[in-house]
Amino acid sequence: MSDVAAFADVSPSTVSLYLRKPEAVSPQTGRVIALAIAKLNYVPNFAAGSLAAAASRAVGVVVPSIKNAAFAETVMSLQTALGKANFHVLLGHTEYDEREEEAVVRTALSWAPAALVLTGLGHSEGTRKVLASRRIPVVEIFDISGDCIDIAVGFSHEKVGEAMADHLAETGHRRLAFIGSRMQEDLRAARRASAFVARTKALGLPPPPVIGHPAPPDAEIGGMLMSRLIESHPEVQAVACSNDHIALGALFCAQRRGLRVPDDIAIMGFGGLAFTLASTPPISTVLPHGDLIGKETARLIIERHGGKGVDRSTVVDTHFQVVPRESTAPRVAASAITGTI
Amino acid sequence: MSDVAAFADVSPSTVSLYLRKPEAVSPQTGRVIALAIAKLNYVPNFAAGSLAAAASRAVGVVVPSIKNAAFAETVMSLQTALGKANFHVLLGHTEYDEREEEAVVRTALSWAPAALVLTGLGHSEGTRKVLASRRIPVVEIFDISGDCIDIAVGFSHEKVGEAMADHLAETGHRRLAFIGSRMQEDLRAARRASAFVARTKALGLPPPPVIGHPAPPDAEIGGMLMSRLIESHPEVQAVACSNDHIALGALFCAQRRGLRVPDDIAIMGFGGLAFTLASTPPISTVLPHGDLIGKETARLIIERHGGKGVDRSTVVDTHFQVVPRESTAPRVAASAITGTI
DNA sequence: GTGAAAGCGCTAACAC
DNA sequence: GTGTTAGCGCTTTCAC
Repeated sequence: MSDVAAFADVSPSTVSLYLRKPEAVSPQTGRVIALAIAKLNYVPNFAAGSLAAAASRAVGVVVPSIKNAAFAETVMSLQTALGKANFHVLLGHTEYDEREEEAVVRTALSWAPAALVLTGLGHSEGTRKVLASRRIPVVEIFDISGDCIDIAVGFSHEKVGEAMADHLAETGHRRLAFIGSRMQEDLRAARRASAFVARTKALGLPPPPVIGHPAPPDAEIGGMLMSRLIESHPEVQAVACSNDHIALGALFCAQRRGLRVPDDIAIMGFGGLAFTLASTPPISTVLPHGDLIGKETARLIIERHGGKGVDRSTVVDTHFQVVPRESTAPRVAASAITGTI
Repeated sequence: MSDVAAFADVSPSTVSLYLRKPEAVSPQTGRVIALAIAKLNYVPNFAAGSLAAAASRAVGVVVPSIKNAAFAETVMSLQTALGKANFHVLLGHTEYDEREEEAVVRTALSWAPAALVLTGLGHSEGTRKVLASRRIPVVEIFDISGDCIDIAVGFSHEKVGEAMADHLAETGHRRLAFIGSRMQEDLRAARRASAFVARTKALGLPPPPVIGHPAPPDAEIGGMLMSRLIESHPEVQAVACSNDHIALGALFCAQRRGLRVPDDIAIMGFGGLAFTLASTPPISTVLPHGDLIGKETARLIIERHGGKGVDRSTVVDTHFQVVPRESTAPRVAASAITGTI
């Protein structure tokens, strides 16, 4: 940087100022400095900057798994938006383990990050304590039902579960069920399931069976869960799935068994993945707006960084959208055909 | 750190030494320091460390898109392995744009990273130049056919294309085709397609049509491409797809049109995604071993960092695996039925 | 095996 | 609008 300053015949602090607030330097000085930077192929040293400023432009982003398409989408849109404001993403994953999360958070804090993005509202005591002792912005994403540390951006998984039950009931299904995987660790999926069960009962429908599996969600597990469901509860008319991969596997399983979807059994997913639109039949799903979560998170971090008044306990509800498709097409009521219920 | 030193009644440099090489400090001193660290809840400052050492433990990882499951898997396994050696992942994505990659690389270099991981062997002149002026390890992943900057870990996309043609030919298909998306940007997909065409011709089969689309690959695009293929080339017996999502869409499209897979048309994907095993019928695919790429990359970075002799121009072939499934089940030769060709 | 001292490249007051 | 100054918290020689 002093090389640049010497070349441009200004002081190092002017170069530093130009780099951080170009508008605070006179246009012509700015031009000379820009030229010197290009000429010397200057690459700044963020470590030195972070040390001097006691804060970096790194943002720690901690998700359970980036193999999960929803998180991948959010991380990507978050990164795009943060990148435009010259923030950088330091990535960590936890596999739904709070102890792992704590370790990742401690590591991230060592970089004196400008902000920390965590997934969900559940964290270990150690994580909370170490976060409380700093005053860096913390954004908790993908959940808003509960107490947040600082800022929360996401939606209510309870409402998703309820909306799924409502949708299946509205389309004329009475015997509902929920299948899902890894619900011991993925507590948000578990809460969607619980809310689904509660709402189904509240609607006066028979209590829906819930079948789970400990493995990470994929179409194979979905097929297995569907098989078990059909065998143990042949009366079921509609299945809500913990996510779209499970739903896809359920659809294939139904096909393999010669069951028509939705006539014999309706299927609904969660996640809004692209294949739900392309499948035969297209699968009804719930869009969580992962990209919006990323964008809003970036916006709040940038605003907070700019000193703008983003209050603590700010909660942004990004909502979700039920997307009805053919896999849950309205059922002709049995009474309409046979005259009985 | 000086607080820790004071508490442990040693000098700061001893604490520093303990943190970097615990074995270089006497066991009892080490124990006292460890106690002080725990007592004071000491969090190191990586910025200061990076500045003083003129190198950080951050590893810049640059992929086209983490929404792509193959890259997500690689980033995740890379991160897991690097994390165990106390390296941290600084993530960037390029959307297959070399100019974007150059910007991301420059940013990453500002962190004085311990290593840089780039995707593929194609980079802009600017990227090459700025990398050449440093001597940090550079690992190029997901491709090994071409000249690498430093270290390459991946597989040959040409061989994948050839293996796909071979597999379809061996299973008795004569009229082949290739469908794929975003092949203008995703040059590795384009090379799989080219090699597929070349090998098909070399096998004495009719030149296969190639149909592409500029959008990112997903099942919907796959269905569209399949539709266009069936309409323009009704004689086609087997389709190779640029990836599994395209193949899934193609399968659904075939179902919708009442075509039996594989009897009327065989389908083969690339990527080894979980749903290929669960679909009806299961889809033949090619496993790229993304997790292995991540692991090997981490291993090489750690070895190079430890001063072990990982030579420049080291190339690790992680290979790939053709997984034959029902969607390309052997075709009963027409001659066996009708006695003619 | 441990400590003293110098300085990494930058930022942020403050003075001009 | 620009320059001067004093560190930021660590690592790294080099003595001891």
